[in-house]
Amino acid sequence: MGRPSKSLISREGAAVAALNVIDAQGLQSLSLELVAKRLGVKAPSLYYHFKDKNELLSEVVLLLLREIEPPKVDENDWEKTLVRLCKSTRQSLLRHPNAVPLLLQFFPRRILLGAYEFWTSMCPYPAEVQMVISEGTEKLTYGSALFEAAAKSYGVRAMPDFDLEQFPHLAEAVRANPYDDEELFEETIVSFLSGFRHLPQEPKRLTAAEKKRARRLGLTKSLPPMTTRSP
Amino acid sequence: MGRPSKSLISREGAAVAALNVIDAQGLQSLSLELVAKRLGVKAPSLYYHFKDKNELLSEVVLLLLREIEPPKVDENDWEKTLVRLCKSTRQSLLRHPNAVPLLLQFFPRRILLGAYEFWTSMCPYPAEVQMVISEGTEKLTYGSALFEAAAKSYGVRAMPDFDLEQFPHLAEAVRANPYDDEELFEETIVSFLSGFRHLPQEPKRLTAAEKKRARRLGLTKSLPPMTTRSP
DNA sequence: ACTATTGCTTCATGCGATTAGATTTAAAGA
DNA sequence: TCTTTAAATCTAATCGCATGAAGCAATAGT
Repeated sequence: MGRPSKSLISREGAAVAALNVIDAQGLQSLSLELVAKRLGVKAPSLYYHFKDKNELLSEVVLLLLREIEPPKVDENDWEKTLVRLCKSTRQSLLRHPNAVPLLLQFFPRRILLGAYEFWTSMCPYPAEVQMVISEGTEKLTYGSALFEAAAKSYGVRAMPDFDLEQFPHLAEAVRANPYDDEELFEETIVSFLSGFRHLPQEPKRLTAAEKKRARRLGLTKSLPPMTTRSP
Repeated sequence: MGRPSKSLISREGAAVAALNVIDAQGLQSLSLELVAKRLGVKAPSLYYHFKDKNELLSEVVLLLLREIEPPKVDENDWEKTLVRLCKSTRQSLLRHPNAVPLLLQFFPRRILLGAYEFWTSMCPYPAEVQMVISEGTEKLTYGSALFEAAAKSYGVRAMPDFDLEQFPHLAEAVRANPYDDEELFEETIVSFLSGFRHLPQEPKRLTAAEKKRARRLGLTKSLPPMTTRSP
């Protein structure tokens, strides 16, 4: 059985199959054989479409990011909109806890440039702190998603049981904590952003192009690299 | 060659060897064979001391955490001391960028209970927000370390080159950013913590036991699990 | 129809985790 | 001291899996 009448494998189809395997069996169990099986194909065939396993995995990461629902944009409340995005991002990622660790290795910053552009264009604070804000929200969001996903995926609890007498202050902090996981995350983001409110603000307006960009979250389909990458 | 006069393998020795391999060759190249070679031993021998490769890796993570230098404790400035810890943690982790991803899978929260206890005992803010503070600083610190380590390890740049005309606001934010990587990180932590300053504060004092705990960062050698773990 | 190309298959290789069983010798007991 | 037991390592063997090489049928372009 040589060439099929209709192509059986596509990059995206393979990525979807891989993600399904990862969701069902976990990252460690992911093998090209399992992916191929889902596609009704033999494993080595995947090498016609991908250089190696990593290339398939980086496609999976793109799937993950594309699944993030763009937040409703409130033009008059930059902060609220950003908080929505962070929550949405975290929630989307947590739908595929087994796949989340891939983000670290294959994080496609280039694809997110449009998103960064959108958020800096909307940010009412001075340019000097915009990278701080960007860095902070990004690390809080992906950090939270990474750790919670790991907890789900590897069955580690976020906070293990412990001896209340041995750690009294910690016990009190846990007892007094009014938030569930998601609320706790939201509070960290809100608290972080509130740390900038004392700075001078300069309200910004969206251009038509920027509004459009907001819809797709600034997720560029694909951008050719600016410079040749070193091998 | 059966039983040697002096045991050739120890858990810690193997972990050190593994970390050396990881530093030198990267996580993907780490094989039990390479670890064994460093110890002057054959690979299967490691199974006498470890259930499997993962058990060795979790020992490596303990090494990583133990390398973190405890910050100088300023009893009168909780915030400054915490910032010191965060910076020290990030710096220590970045000395082994190839190993940092292991943190996600093998994060030993139980070992850190003492540290959490110390910080909550010192925290001047109301108990209701202590978990928010803990969560935020932890995610910022480990999030930053994880991503920067990944950047070093996989050769991805933190912010890729991009077309300045296509992303003008982002370009301006990058241009106006006065901080290098470490300063940027410090700013995120400081900004986050400053978001709590409006809350009522109640200065706390260290007991003798707590001071001692501060010295070793609250890193408990090992704690027996409270409850039997599910297999 | 003729040929080059495409898209998949089969076959083959080698590495690396892990298991089982053998081996040697230190340590403990009589 | 002699025997027995258990510790610590080795050798040999298996198996899954990523990947490479070469083959073969269907299709597109001539």
